[in-house]
Amino acid sequence: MGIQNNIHETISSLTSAEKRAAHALLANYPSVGLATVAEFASEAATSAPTILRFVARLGFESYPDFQRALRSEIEAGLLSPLQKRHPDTHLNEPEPTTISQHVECVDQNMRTTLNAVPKSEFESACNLISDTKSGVYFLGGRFTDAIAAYMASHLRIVRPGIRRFNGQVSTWNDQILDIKPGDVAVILDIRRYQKDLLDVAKALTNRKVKIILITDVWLSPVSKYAKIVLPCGIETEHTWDSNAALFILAEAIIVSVTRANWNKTRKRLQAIEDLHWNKTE
Amino acid sequence: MGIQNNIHETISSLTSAEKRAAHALLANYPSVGLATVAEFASEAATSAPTILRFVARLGFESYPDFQRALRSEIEAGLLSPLQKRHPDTHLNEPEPTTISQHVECVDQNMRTTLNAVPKSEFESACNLISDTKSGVYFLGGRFTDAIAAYMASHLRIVRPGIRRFNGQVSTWNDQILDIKPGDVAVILDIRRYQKDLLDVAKALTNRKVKIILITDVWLSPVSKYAKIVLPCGIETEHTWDSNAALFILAEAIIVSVTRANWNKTRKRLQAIEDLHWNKTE
DNA sequence: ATTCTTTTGTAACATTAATTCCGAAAACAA
DNA sequence: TTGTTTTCGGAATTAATGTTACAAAAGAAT
Repeated sequence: MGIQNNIHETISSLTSAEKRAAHALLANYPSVGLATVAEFASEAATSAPTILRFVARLGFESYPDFQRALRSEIEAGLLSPLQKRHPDTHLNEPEPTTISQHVECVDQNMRTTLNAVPKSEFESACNLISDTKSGVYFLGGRFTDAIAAYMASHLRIVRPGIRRFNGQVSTWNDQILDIKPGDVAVILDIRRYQKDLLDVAKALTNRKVKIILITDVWLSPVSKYAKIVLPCGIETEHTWDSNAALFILAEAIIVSVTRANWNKTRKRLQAIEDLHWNKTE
Repeated sequence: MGIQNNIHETISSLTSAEKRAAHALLANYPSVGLATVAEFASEAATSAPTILRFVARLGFESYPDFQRALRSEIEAGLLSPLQKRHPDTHLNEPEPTTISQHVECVDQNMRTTLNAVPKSEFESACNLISDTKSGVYFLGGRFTDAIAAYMASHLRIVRPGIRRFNGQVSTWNDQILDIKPGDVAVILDIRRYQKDLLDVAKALTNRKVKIILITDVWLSPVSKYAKIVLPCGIETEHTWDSNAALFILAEAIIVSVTRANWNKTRKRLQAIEDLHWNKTE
């Protein structure tokens, strides 16, 4: 498959003007193909109809159809297969193991996340969580709830007013009643989005609660109600999505909020440490 | 420059519908931007005019103008800076942020972990957890307990006999009584090692329970009782240690165990999915 | 609650682009 | 050269897209 291959196979049966079109496209693939027919034509030093005939020969119904195909190639990352594999792992790859494969996968997702989360959004989120005047509530989905717990367990030390939605889904609505307008809710929801989370988000919005949503790049429907959306890469090659990027983002938030509340935190840290942790010896 | 940067700088001043547009574009950059306004709008769950306003905010004269800019980025090969490898992104480093710093830090720890965990140990651990003849119990420390919960929530779907130590520390000893000799316990413990975990480990060993320990590279004292030890990198430059590597290792275990039990899993997956997740609409 | 401001989508509009038609030019054969 | 076939591009047609104006809805402020 792949449009480029398609061109290579077809090119011999093309007329000379059409060949020019083919070469123009291959020359700087795929950008000219994403322009208008007229621009493509002028790039190939030919006329619009020739471009259309060319595209038809490749087997596309129409020019927009052809462009759609190009775009989906870009999405699929088929583009630049040279950059696809790391340039620096030349030879002596130490044979991929489950762990190393997963590490590479997480690496990808981390960087996707880095791209998808605007700095300003991240900072706004941290500011909201840092503000000790409002309470902060944590809630996650089936799998992401563990990450909510992780965040809460740290931030509890950093500042007061940290709460979690816990227990049965059916009790969530009761718990909402404790939340005051102006408070902050951090919701985690990745695909196979959970309807109950959406319902809670709606209810929270009605109570004027500011929602920070941590989700995947396709955005949970909760984003509709969220004041801040932090999208993460989660894709893998197998059954389970990876929540590692969410976890890492969560840690980054913890770091940032800790910095913001540092003066208050250090005392608490000391106190809680002495109190709670029992030394090994 | 670069349009993505442009978006990151502008996004904070956008209205919520416009933000959705921004996120939709960042989500799979740049392909949606190359589609028609209408398609872009539907992807961002908004209307065409919002897209146009969004594009205008980015400083483009018109939508075609905006698309031209995207195309010239593709030509310039600026595309996929996300897939770029870190060591060689010398030029145009986009200034380190809290997130990017943390990502680099986690990257380090991941690779440390990769070196520290012997392939054979990892596989043995997975084999133990895969064996449905014995129950598997999960227990973590103050912060790592969330990871224990994360593992359990997945593995519960993969196989029966998954349990967690839950609730108060004081009740743990009671819970040990339920565990049969030959069962498996996965314990997570990183520095500021917890004495109570050590106590549990000792008790478990007395009951002939096989312990899999996930810890840091300095090894929790629980390692004395553990059959298998999986050490992870956790170091950071600030207050908190990072548990990301543990999380990733946990995910790798989940993947591996899922593969081993795949035939049994797929049915359970389907069943539970239908039952538990309530569809969005 | 009421007003004002801001945001957002609907619908009409204007513009641009894709497509088709057809004749001219080129290529080839006799 | 002449007739025939194929290729190609100009120009009109049609379809689609981008754009704008305006009104409804949402939200903030009083």
